[in-house]
Amino acid sequence: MSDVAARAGVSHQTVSRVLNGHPHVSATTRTRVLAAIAELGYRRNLSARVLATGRSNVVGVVAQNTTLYGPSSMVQAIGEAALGADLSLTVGHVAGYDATAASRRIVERLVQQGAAGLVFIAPVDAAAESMALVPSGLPIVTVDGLPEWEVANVSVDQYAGGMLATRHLLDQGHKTVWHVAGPEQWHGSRAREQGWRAALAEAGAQAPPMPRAGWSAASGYQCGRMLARIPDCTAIFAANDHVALGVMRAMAEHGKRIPDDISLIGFDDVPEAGYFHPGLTTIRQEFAEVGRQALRLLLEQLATGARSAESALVEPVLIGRDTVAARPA
Amino acid sequence: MSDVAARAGVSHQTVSRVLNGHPHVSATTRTRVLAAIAELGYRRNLSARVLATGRSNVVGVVAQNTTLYGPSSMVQAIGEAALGADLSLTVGHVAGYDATAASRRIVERLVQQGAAGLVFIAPVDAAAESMALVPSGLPIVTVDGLPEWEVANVSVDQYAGGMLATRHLLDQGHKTVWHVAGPEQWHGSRAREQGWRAALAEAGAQAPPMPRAGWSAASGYQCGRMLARIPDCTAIFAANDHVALGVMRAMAEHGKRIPDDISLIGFDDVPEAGYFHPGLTTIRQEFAEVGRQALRLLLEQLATGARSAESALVEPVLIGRDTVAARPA
DNA sequence: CGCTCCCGTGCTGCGGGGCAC
DNA sequence: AGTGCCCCGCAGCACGGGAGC
Repeated sequence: MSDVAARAGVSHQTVSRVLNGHPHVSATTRTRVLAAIAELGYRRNLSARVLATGRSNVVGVVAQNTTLYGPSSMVQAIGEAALGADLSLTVGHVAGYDATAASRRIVERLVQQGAAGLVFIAPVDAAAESMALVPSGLPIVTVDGLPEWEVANVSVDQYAGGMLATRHLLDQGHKTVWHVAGPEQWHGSRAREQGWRAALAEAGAQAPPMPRAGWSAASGYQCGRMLARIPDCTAIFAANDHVALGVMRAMAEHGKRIPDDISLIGFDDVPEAGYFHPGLTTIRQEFAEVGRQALRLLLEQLATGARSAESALVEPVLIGRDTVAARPA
Repeated sequence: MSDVAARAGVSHQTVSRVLNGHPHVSATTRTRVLAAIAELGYRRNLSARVLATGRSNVVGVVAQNTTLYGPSSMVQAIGEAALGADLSLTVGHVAGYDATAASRRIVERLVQQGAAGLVFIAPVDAAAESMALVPSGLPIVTVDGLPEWEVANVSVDQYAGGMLATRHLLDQGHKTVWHVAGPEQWHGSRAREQGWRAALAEAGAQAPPMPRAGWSAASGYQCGRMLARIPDCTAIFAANDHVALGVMRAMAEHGKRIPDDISLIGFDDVPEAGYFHPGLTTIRQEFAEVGRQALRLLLEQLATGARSAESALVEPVLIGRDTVAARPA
């Protein structure tokens, strides 16, 4: 910066003023300074800037498993929203929240970097430990977190989604609905399961045994191979779309037709879900909306300077396609 | 830091030495300092540290469209490799390299942050413009970049993949192979197309007209609806697995059976590809290996302090499943 | 003489390197 | 060998001062 100042024949302070768009700088000196900056290819040092101001305009995002469609979509959405608010995003990818050392380092790093606030994509219990590392003054927003954490949180209403799916199947005349659940550690899995149970209870239907899958098609396939052998099973609510795909595959191998013999409903509405064979009826999660809301809650905290525990729920939407039909006679 | 020093009854340099694992510090003072740090919950300020040392140990990654499986897997892999090398990652997500202002800002930000090196996930032409913003001293590695950029680059050998797929289909007796290409701006699409053409030429087969899809199942479906109406078309090489899914859907709707009437091969080997109906034969890209190689090339440059133009190619692998069969009589 | 506008002089934040003790 | 001292890196803030009306 002093180089620029020397070249423009001014003090480094004037350069600083120009860079910050300070009003009281004459047009001539401003152009002179800008010229010098251009000639020297000068760039401000962000570290020094953060050090001097104490403000970073950086939002840290802690996410795990960003190869999954849901998390990656949300990170993307948060990024776009941040851009609009003139904030930068640095994303720390943790391999898994359980890998304590690694995720600890990532959070530490974001905090030390002077992030103005953090967004945790925190769909599993273990995320709470990482959050504990954050100094209490720093705003936090969780996505898919738990209410008992008492921090601002955004999530799709998974419970409502579970009910929506289950009711839709019951409405078609199915006596009950089987549920292939997601991993137990995921809050979303548990909420969907509860929604499923609630809808069954409200209809006076028995809850059948519940197999548990991962989020993968492979695990859905394994569960499907069991369900295909159970004659009573005519309606299935799968943990997500890829699990549903695995189930579809298992059914096909067992000669069970969808939707004629088995009705099936997924969760997420991944872009390719409509092109499964047949097109998958599913519960859509508006990940982009979740990202936007998360940033909104963070901005509010940045404005007030205090943590809040406000939470936002995004409504899931039923997307009807071709995997649900009336119960076979 | 001075607080810690005061509490431990030493100077702030001694604290610094302890934090940096400097050898010449007595065990007693070390424990005293560590105790003071723990009591005060002290954390070093990264900005100040970077400012003082000039080294950041941060690798910047510039990626677009991280909701796609390929890019997100590579970012993940780079992250894991970086963790092993004691480097941190900050990922800048650009919405698209064409959105000049936005991607420009992201690169600027990473540079100003003092990133030690940058990895560009640069599968499209427009990425070159972003790269031009990087000061010439900074090491760069591209993933899926172009050789003419003359920077270190890693990619899966897409050309070989295109040949692999095409030859595999020709080996089954198909007269020729149709190709549903990916977006024109993507280097990978072009290389796969060239591999396809080369394999056809080598077999003396005519190259049929080439429809172009995006990367989505929806666009694959549109192309598939055309191909399904062409009696000569018995073998299709799709731009990627999701495009292949769309093609499968279109074929099913037209009463064309896979693989009996149409043989199909995809690209990527997304985790669910084996659970399509039928299981998709495809060309696997080892994204994790690409990520590791990318970091290796970056580390080499960091060690030598100079940019290199070394490039690495990762071999694609044919994964045989159930969508390829001999040409119908 | 007061004001506004413009610009420069310290000094600060936080941590690290070289040297002296 | 173990510690402390001074100064440095880069940008910003609170001054303070000179020019002009």
